[in-house]
Amino acid sequence: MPSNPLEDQFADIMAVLPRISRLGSSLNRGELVQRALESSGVNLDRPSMTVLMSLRMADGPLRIGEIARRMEVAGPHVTRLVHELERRGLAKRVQDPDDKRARLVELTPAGADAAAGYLHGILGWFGEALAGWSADDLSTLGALLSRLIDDLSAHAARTANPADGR
Amino acid sequence: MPSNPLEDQFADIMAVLPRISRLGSSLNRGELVQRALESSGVNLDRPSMTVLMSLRMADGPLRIGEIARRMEVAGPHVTRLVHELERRGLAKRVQDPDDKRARLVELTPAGADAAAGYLHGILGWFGEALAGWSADDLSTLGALLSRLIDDLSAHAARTANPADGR
DNA sequence: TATTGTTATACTCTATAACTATA
DNA sequence: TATAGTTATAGAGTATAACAATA
Repeated sequence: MPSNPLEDQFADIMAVLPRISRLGSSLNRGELVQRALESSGVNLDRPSMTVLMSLRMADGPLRIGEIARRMEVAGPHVTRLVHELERRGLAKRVQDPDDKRARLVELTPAGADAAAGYLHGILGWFGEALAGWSADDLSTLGALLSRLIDDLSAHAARTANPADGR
Repeated sequence: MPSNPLEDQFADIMAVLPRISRLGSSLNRGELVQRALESSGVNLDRPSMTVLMSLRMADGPLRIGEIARRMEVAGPHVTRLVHELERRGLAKRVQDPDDKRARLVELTPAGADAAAGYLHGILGWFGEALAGWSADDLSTLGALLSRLIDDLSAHAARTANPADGR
């Protein structure tokens, strides 16, 4: 009795989808991140730490707009986060020599320390959780996830509403 | 020059982690869900649709607390969502015959239609996006994700702060 | 005329505390 | 004494609109 042909046809997708959604939620607002924040030694909220990590992962200073693009949030949000980070001595803004409208944001030594502590907390926890994984399985998962993200992004671009500027 | 031994050691994890986090965010607040919500035919916000989907995926009516557990949110949040769904004729609450404190929530026909429309939108979009995937690759990804989630949950339980009731 | 960033404001989603009714 | 749900309140996180400065 195939009462739900759509679900039958996409059973594999139906199985994967809620898992990713739930895993993403857990990673974004779970207790793990809370503890990693504490192990950073500074009392930062999550989005502020995400700014620090964006800078940590980048090759050099980033513009406000570039941070917003990498975090996938709106610009004004980053403006306020960076101001607060600057007030606390974790980041600093300098003029972009090539464009006087823009500012470049970079980590201070204290900011780099906080990012390192956070990263240490996250990676240590994951290293323990995934101690039983082979390098092969990890890289297979990484490759499939990358492909998934690429395909979803590409399809999102194809089906984007042209009325949006995005 | 191994300036970041921690990152070197967990390079695989470092590669997977931000991807999942970003993918989760995209799935939870992205444009895709917005369009799927529109294709449901009702004008619902995301968490309300998540309640409908929880009921759709369940075998039968669910208690408020069970919906909250599946959504991984606090109880009062679900109370309000369900009240609004009931007001709009998409769900209804009935007394649990076994426990007069509890209420069972179930979909109305209109609610089932809305959930079906939403699911159709989501699955159709994903089916197109992942048209190039073999069944093998999809099931491998599903299996690795399941294992990942299980291992993360287990380690979270081991490292949970005993002061929390959770 | 378009783009970078800022300021001010408003919205979405979720949590916590205090309470009621039943177990 | 503990549990299911409710009501009221508060918080985190993000978006949108309007603007200034520079390109």
